[in-house]
Amino acid sequence: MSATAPALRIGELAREAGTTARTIRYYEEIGLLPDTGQRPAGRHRLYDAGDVERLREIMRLKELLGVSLEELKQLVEAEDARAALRAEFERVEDAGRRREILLEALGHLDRQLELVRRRAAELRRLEAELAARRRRVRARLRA
Amino acid sequence: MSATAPALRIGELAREAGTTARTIRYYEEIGLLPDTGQRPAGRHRLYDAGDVERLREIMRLKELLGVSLEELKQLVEAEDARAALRAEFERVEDAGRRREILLEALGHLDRQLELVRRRAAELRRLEAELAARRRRVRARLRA
DNA sequence: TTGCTCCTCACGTCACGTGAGGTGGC
DNA sequence: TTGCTCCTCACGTCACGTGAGGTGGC
Repeated sequence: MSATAPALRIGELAREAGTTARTIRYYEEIGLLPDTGQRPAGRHRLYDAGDVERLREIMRLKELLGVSLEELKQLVEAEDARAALRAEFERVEDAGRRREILLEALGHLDRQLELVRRRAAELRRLEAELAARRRRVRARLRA
Repeated sequence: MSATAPALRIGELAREAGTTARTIRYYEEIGLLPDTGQRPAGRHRLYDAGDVERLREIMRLKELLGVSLEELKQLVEAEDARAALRAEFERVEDAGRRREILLEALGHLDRQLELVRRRAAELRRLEAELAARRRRVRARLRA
C-alpha cells in the first residue's frame, strides 16, 4: 500500500506470512484484510513489508488462540482502534484526555492477556502431565 | 460401554466433555470415536465415565494443538497402542521385552512433549509481548 | 399420556483447497 | 516470445450447525 517500500506479490506475501494466496484472497473477500487499493479487475495485488507484519500477526493470533475469522476481525479492529488512540495520544496535550487514552489501552491489553494466559495455563497443565508420565517411565527404566 | 458404570446419553456426554451431540455423532461416523456397541437402528447411544474421560482428552488435544481430525485420529490410535503396550508390560516377565516397551513409551511421550512445548513457547512469546506493552502503558500512566 | 431427549436424513455454513481457462509483467 | 505467477469463477472438502419428521424411555 505504501509507495516507498518494495512491492510484493500475493505469493510472496503468502510465503512470508506462512499461508496461501487463496487464504489471502479469502480474507480480503470477507473484509479481514483491506482491499488492495483501486485495482483494475484482473490486475495483480501488491503488498509491502507492513502488510507482511500485519498478516503474520493475524496468522499468529488465529493459530494460537483458535478463534473464528469473525472474532479475529473484532480483534484486528480493536487493534486498529488502539493504533488510532495511540496517534491521538501523541497529538493531544490535555492531561485528562491522555490519561483516558492510556486507561483504555490498558483495559484492552488486559483482555488480550487474559485470553492468552488462560490458554497458556491449559497448555502448561498438559505439558506437566506428559512430563510426569515421562518421569515415571524413566524411573521404571532405571529399575 | 462397561456394564457396571451408570449410563449416560449423548447429550450428557456432550455437556460433560464441553461439546455437542452432533459433534459426537460426527466423530463416531469418521471413526474417531468407536461405534457404541451393537445398537439396533434408532436406539439411543449409551456412554460411561470412561467415555467422558476419553472425549475430554480428545477435545483438549484438538483445542490446544489445533490439529485436524485426521491427525487427531493418529494421536488417539497412538495413545491406544500405548495403553496396549502398558497392558503387555504388566503381563510380560522378560526384562529385555519390558525395557523395549518402556523405550517405545518414552519415544512417544517425547514426540508429544515436543509438539506441546513448541506451542507453549509461541504462546509465552505472545504473552511476553503483551505484558511488555502493558508495562509501558502503566509507566506512562504514572508519569 | 405428556415432555424431553434421542434418532436419522439432508441441506447449510465456515474456511479454505483445487482445478479451469485466461491474462499480466518488481 | 516463453515461463512463471497472477487473475476470476466455481465446484469440492472438512468439521460441524440446523432444521424436519419421527421414535424411545437410566
